[in-house]
Parts: sequence; C-alpha cells; structure tokens
Amino acid sequence: MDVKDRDCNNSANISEEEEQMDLRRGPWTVEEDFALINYISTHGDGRWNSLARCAGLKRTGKSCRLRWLNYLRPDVRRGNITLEEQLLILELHSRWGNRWSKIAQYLPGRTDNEIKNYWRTRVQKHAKQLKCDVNSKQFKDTMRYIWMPRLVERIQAAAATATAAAATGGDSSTTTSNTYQLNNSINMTPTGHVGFPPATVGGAQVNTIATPENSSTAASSDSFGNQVSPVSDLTDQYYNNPVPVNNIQNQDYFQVNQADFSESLISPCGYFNQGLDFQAMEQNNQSQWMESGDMSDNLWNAEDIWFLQQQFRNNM
DNA sequence: AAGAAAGTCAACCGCCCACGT
DNA sequence: AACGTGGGCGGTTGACTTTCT
Repeated sequence: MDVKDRDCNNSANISEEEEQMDLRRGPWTVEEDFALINYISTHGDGRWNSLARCAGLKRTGKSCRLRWLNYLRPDVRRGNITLEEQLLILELHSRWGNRWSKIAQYLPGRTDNEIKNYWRTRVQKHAKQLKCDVNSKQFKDTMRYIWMPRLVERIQAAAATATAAAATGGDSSTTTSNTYQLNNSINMTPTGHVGFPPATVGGAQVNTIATPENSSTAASSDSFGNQVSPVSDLTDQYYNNPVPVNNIQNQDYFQVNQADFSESLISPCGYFNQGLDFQAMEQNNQSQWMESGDMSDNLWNAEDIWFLQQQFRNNM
C-alpha cells in the first residue's frame, strides 16, 4: 500500500473529542510496540500523524516515528559500540561535527540518537577529564594524533588475535565478528557504495572509509557535479600514508606530514606543553581510569595513559 | 547495606526545511 | 507569496541502572 494513499476511514471525521484526547507520553508499553509494528508491517511507515491515529496509538506522530526508527526497526543494531565504530564516529565527527544523522548513515544499524549519546557520554566525558573543551582544537588533535591511532592499533591487535585463533582452529567467532564490523560498518556507504580497496596501517589492513566524497571515483565533485572540497583531515593522511603506529610518538612524523596542510597543526607533544593539564589529569583521574574494569569501552586505557605520560615527561 | 553520585539511553522538545495547496 | 503540514535534526531531559563511598 502506498503510504501516500493512507487514509483512515474516519480521518476526515475525527471528532474534536478525539482530536483533543490526551496523548500518552513517556516509555512505550509492549502493547504499543506491537500495535506500531503490526501497523507498519501491513501499511508501511510514513505519514506519521495519521499512522498514529490509524494504529490506534495515543501518541504523536513524532513519537511513533522516533520509536520505530530508534528502537523497533528490524535492522536496528544494539549493544556496545565496537572499536571500529568508535574509530568511524571519531573520523566522521571530525569532518562533519554534530551531524549525527549523517554520521549514522555510515554505521548501519546505528541510530543518530545512539551515536549522539555515545558522543555525549563517552567522548565528552574524556574531554572533561582532559580539562579541555570537546570542540577545542586541542582535543580534536589529541583525538586525531593519539586516540584514533590507538584505536587502529587495538583493532589490528584484535584482528591479529582472532586470525591466530582461527589458524589454530580455535574459536573463530571473534574473527567473524571483527570481519563483519570492518566490512559492514567502515566500508559501507549509505548508498551501498563499496569503499576503496583496503589501505594498510601499520602493516595491517584497514578499510578506507568510503564517503560520498571519496567513493565517487576520487573526483573532486560530488554526484551532483558540485565541487567538493578535499577533506583535509589528518586521518586521511593516516589512512593513505600508512605509518607504523609506534612512529606516532615521533614528532618528525607529524611535522613532515603537517607540511601538506595549509593550516599548520600543533603536534600533540606541543599540547603537552601548551594546554592539557596532564599532571592534574594524572592526579585526578589516573586511579579512576586505571582501575576501570572494562577497558574495551574506554577511550583511554592504561596504555594510553602511560603513553600520554611519557610524552609529557619527554617534553618537560 | 544503604544512600549518593555518576553513567546511560529512550524519549521529548523546539527549530527548521521541504513540499503541497 | 503565504500558509499548513509532515518530517528530520540536534539539543536536552529525566528515569533507570550502575558504581562508588
């Protein structure tokens, strides 16, 4: 049924009483979920206000739409944000900022709401711990130069472990999982484009992120013929000019690569002298971070802390 | 064990834009 | 051109859960 043709038999005769009936708010009940799912499965979605009426839901159209898109939709993926997804979120956020829906397009099954929540609860939390604004250049570059490479390193390590396990006939479930994430989260585009062949980072393959910009045969114009400004993002350099992750501690790497950018970037080491109060961070937060049980979900793990501290001391 | 604090996330709100009339 | 409506978006809230003291 064409949703455009949807029309409740009584939609034209909705009584004022019904019109003014108090709408439900707050958490959805199982019955409401069933009603919404059943209705959409037979009639399709769209025209949310009339859909809400016709489905007999005392909800606003917006509420129905939100419930469907963020929770009931069959392809919605739940659970922890994977390392690959974290990397992708950081990468895309560095390009587009708080364009959550746009970012969500590149993470199949994830909703803009979920990504937004992830950003606010995890990323902003760590910016707070570093005593800098999440939108500050300091924090952004710290993410680019330190955090994202560390994520890549961890992804590689997980992949290597999984590969080894598979080679020895061990449980390959992890391998399958990681492969799935890489192929489906990072290398997929909203329009179904396939990304460029995998680049290598530190000797391991990492799929190049395919965006409308770079999936259109690397041209400088988009599918509408509009000029698309090249993404001058260090992560692109990172993907396209693989450098062993260990070299990230080498200031020369940054200085050499920065030459490609019109805007000179301050190396992360510079920040250790300029702004980030790592001593305070160490005093205030290290114990908390170090003692955190689940490191997999933390942006900074024990190694990161150690790494940051080394950088700090080397630049004293 | 219990209360407080912090974290998480579903849901709501208000604004904006596109589109039809 | 003006208006109404539907839908999408980012920001915010608040209930619930988890962790800490």
